[in-house]
Amino acid sequence: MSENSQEHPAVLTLERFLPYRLSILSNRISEIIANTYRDKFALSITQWRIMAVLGEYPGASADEVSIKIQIEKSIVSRALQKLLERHLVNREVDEADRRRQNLTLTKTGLEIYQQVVPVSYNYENLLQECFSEKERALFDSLIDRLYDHADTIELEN
Amino acid sequence: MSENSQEHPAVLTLERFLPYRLSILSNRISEIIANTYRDKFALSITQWRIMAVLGEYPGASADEVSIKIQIEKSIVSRALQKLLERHLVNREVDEADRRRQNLTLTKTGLEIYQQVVPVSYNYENLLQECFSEKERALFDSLIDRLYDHADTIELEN
DNA sequence: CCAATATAGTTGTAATTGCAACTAAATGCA
DNA sequence: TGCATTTAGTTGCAATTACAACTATATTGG
Repeated sequence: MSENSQEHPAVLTLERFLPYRLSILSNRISEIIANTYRDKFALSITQWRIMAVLGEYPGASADEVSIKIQIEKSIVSRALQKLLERHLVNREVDEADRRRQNLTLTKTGLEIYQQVVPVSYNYENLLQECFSEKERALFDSLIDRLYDHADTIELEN
Repeated sequence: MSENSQEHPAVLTLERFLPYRLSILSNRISEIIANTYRDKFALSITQWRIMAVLGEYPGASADEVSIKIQIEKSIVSRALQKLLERHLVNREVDEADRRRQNLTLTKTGLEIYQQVVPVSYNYENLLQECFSEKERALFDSLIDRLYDHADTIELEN
């Protein structure tokens, strides 16, 4: 019996390594749609995600948006500045808590939002063409499970 | 029958949108292991990926590494500078093609590599604990399929 | 052979990011 | 009350990134 009964070889096959594969996949998928957002609507992914949250949750605060899309609040703050400059988003101080500013899409913002939404769904559908209905649901649930599980992991190698 | 028989509502549910979900998942998974690489080995993800390629393919060029890990060659160039400074990587001009520089891990680089590899595999195993054997294989193949399919998509909404 | 083109790699620079420090308002509690 | 702590949001700054321009070498086609 080998002294060295390690489970894995001493070489890492990057292209079979799950974190790497997910990263590459996600980058590719984001890049395609980011180009469309940029070219057609002059929006960055971050800007679009902010708008998407406001489409779902009108009146959200910058902090709530930041937590929702898991992007640093300073980055959200600066992306927001550009959306405000373009008058796609409106903000007003919450009178009940004057630290807080409630954000909503403006009329123009909402118009753009309503143009982007079908483009996004269309892209998602195109992507999922390579899956059957069952596979879509399965992939979805595996992603959810992995996501929740990753939260519980503490590395102390 | 409704006039408005659109497939999708005019609202995008971000947290159910596949590209977004993959992005969030990948970020979370990368972040956990990036912290370990940083804390224990003072390596960025990019630096580690370069080393991982050199562990698999000793003698690769910067360009080959860049293509392999899908990171801009200028970024690879600068990450490489730091690895060279730390003497984790060695490079020498290819005499057959003097534009090209062959990269290898140094003795120290290889030592670090051999420490990182089991940490990485351990993390991957921990991650996949939430899946059965079958699910792992399935998830893997769905990722592959989606990845290949995404390549063929051209958006012109 | 040589001019045009292509390839490997580096560098300049502007934009973006990440982190911490900061301001202002709100809350908790002695 | 009033002082310490928390929370929302912005800003300063160093590090990182993206893109293009650049150098040096190699290849190609007349």
